[in-house]
Amino acid sequence: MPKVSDEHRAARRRQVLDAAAACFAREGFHRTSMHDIVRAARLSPGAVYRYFASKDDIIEAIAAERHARERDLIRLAHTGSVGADMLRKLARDFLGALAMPEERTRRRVGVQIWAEALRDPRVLRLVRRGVDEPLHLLAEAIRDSQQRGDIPRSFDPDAAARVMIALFHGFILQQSWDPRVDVAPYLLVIEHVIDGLMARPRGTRSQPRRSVPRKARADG
Amino acid sequence: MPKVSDEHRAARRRQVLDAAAACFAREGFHRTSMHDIVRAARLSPGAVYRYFASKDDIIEAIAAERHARERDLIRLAHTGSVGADMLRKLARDFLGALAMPEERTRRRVGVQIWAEALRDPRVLRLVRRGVDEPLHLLAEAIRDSQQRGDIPRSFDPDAAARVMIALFHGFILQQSWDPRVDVAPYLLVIEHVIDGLMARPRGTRSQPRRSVPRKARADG
Amino acid sequence: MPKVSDEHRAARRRQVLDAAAACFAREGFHRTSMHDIVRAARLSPGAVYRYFASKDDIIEAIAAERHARERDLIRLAHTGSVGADMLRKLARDFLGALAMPEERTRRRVGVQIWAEALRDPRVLRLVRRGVDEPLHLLAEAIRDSQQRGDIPRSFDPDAAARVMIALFHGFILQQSWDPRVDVAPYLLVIEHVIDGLMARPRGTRSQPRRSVPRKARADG
Amino acid sequence: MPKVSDEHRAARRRQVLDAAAACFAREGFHRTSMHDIVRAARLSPGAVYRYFASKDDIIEAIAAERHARERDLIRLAHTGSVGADMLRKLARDFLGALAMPEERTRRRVGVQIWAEALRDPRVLRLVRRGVDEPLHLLAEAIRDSQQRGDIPRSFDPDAAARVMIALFHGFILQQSWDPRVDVAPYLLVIEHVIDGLMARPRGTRSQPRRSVPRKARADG
DNA sequence: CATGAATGAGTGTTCATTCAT
DNA sequence: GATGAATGAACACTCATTCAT
Repeated sequence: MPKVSDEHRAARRRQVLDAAAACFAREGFHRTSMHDIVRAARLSPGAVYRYFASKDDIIEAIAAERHARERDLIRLAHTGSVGADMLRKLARDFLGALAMPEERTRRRVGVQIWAEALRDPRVLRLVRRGVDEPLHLLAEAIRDSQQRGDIPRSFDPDAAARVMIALFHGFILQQSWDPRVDVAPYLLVIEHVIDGLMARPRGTRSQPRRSVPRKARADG
Repeated sequence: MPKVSDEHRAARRRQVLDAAAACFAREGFHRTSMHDIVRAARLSPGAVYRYFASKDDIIEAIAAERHARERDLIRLAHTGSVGADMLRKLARDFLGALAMPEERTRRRVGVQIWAEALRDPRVLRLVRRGVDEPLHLLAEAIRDSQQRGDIPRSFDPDAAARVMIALFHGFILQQSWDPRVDVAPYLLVIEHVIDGLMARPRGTRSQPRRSVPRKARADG
Repeated sequence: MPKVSDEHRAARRRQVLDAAAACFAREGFHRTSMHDIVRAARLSPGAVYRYFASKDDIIEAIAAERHARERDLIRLAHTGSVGADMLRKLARDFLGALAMPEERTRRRVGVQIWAEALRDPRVLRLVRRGVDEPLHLLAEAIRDSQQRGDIPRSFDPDAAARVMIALFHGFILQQSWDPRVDVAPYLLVIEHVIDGLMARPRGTRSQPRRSVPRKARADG
Repeated sequence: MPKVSDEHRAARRRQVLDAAAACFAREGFHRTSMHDIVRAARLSPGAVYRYFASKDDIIEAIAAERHARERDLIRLAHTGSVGADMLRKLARDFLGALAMPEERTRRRVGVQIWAEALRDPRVLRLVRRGVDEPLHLLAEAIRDSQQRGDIPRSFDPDAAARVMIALFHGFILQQSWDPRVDVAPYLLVIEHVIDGLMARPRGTRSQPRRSVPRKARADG
């Protein structure tokens, strides 16, 4: 019978987390009361506290989920290609996924998490990991290309990786403030940036640039 | 007498805003109580309410001040140069200023403002203006270069401007989570990005790249 | 089948009462939650409510048990002797039993019951009976002695009986606050008190005083 | 202006403590809600928290006040006489004061404090001091008498002092459960007890016994 | 019989704001 | 102008009790 119980538990947690995320996206963590969450989840206060020890726990769980999701997205995106290709694929898949209209709530919650990281050390740790893991991945890719001589060694691979991450975060910010902001042209510029960074100084590209895939282009 | 009164008023507002910013940087807007601000400003609650109608007013005033400051920084930075040069100068001056160690509080408050914009329309308006004004400025510069034939027309000037802004915001985020993150190498990569974007496809650059100026390199 | 069921019922009630007493001794009635009791009894909430209608019922049952136990102790102690001897035996047996180290929990719960009596009429009734029954017993013994001329008639037998009971209760209080307080010397003084009260004014005693028995002296 | 403020502060604390004591006497500490106290004190919740940091603080303040009061009573009572006289005077004054009908609330709160001492270490410390200080005082008086040869050395002065304290506490308990219990006869028996303990073994008294004073005899 | 998830009124406490002084 | 005591609704959280399974 543990299976039923576990499933139940997972379902209830989901119910609470979804309700909480909807509230948090609208009002932020600290203007959302537990009562708001309880109402949105169609539960009683006591029921919520059966699954989460505190409001901070809910916040942290949401931050952890976001972190896990991003890691999965990145892992999925970066397999099967290397060098500039990988960077391009990552940008396309990652931003493409996050820019889907139905991700609006998640983007907004993400921005709240970024702010919350400045005061909750547990959230900060998650956010930092969410930066550091892709950072290493990207830096490694860039370092590889540098060692292969494909790209100039005149810049720090870590800094270049930070630039890539800033491009993701900065876009999420802008889109959170105005959902009409479009990914497609933004991704196109990112491809130029990647080309500019990763191409041989001379400009001899090893492969042709590709445009943004249909799907990412279509969404709002 | 109005002059004295105005000076007094301005001084008191400053006192409150500085105290509030210090608190907000530490705990965020909604975990900071008016009492915290009152204590930090060494005033009485009544005194604070003589100069600000509400807590939200203080938040908004801080957001407005940040917006004004950024606009001034940008205006200062972009005068006297054009095209890629202007972009480089802007990046250097703007990020250089924001990355100064003594700006730590402002950076942290800035991130809080970005989150607050998602729930307070007045803050959102300020944040949007803080994006839109530089956006137009940058887009115009890029459009000019495109028309002059210096750079390819294959990407949207607005999107390219968004990329520049994302590079600023994204860096502020990263540095707010870890103040040890260094601007200098980051700026170097940004110059590469600008070069990559703004250079003729062939790679014929109109001017030599310059490295980051001493000052910006020095700070943490 | 009723027998098995009754045994079962009794065993379950015992399980709950023991768990509850342990909790109550630590945290008092109102800082102990039903969940605490349920956990300590290794039962489910529903199971507990099958045997007790409410938390107050558990408290009352514990008070009733204590009352019954004391009555038994007193009955046991007072048989077989009369007058001052009976008083001495009662003091020795009763305090000796309550001062055993393993009675610590019961003493602490007893003090809680005394406080609870002030707000729960059902507990008050039990506590009053716990005073009145020994009171009558003691008063009768004293009255007898007075009528036999063994002791002076200058004091109220009821009041003297109250004094005896106060000596018991007061000691339990002191020992509940500091379990290191020793019964043996205390009992010795009580014997002096009894001697002083019950002796003929002249001091001609009908029987020799005895000291405290080994057992009572030994315990902590 | 500190004087006005201090007076105000003291008055408000008094207001809260009196209201709280009335509630606590009726319902005990943990069945009294802050709302009850707030209502009884005719204040708002916020106002109460200006003067007490927590409910536990109020409980502790009440316990501390009781302790201070008892100490004063004892100090007042024991001056000006020695030996058995002092003991008699103490019993008369102390119990006489506590048994006044208007002390009903205080007695009931006192019993609650005794129970609370078992779970709140700060209250326990106060209660222990409330026992230990008179204990030493009484023990010293008894030791003196023993050394002067007035009374037998066959019992422990500390234990005898505990007996005296138990006589006080035990009476307070009984009167808290039934306010009709009368002090006068009880005090008379206590005088006998003191005589019995403190008199020379032979019965040669140094002074005539006196009965209870009019005042103490009068109250219910 | 037993379980334990669920309830929802109630808890102690906070805090933006007001206003008599 | 300035003070800080006062307000009271709202907050996060608890817990005695119930009841579908």
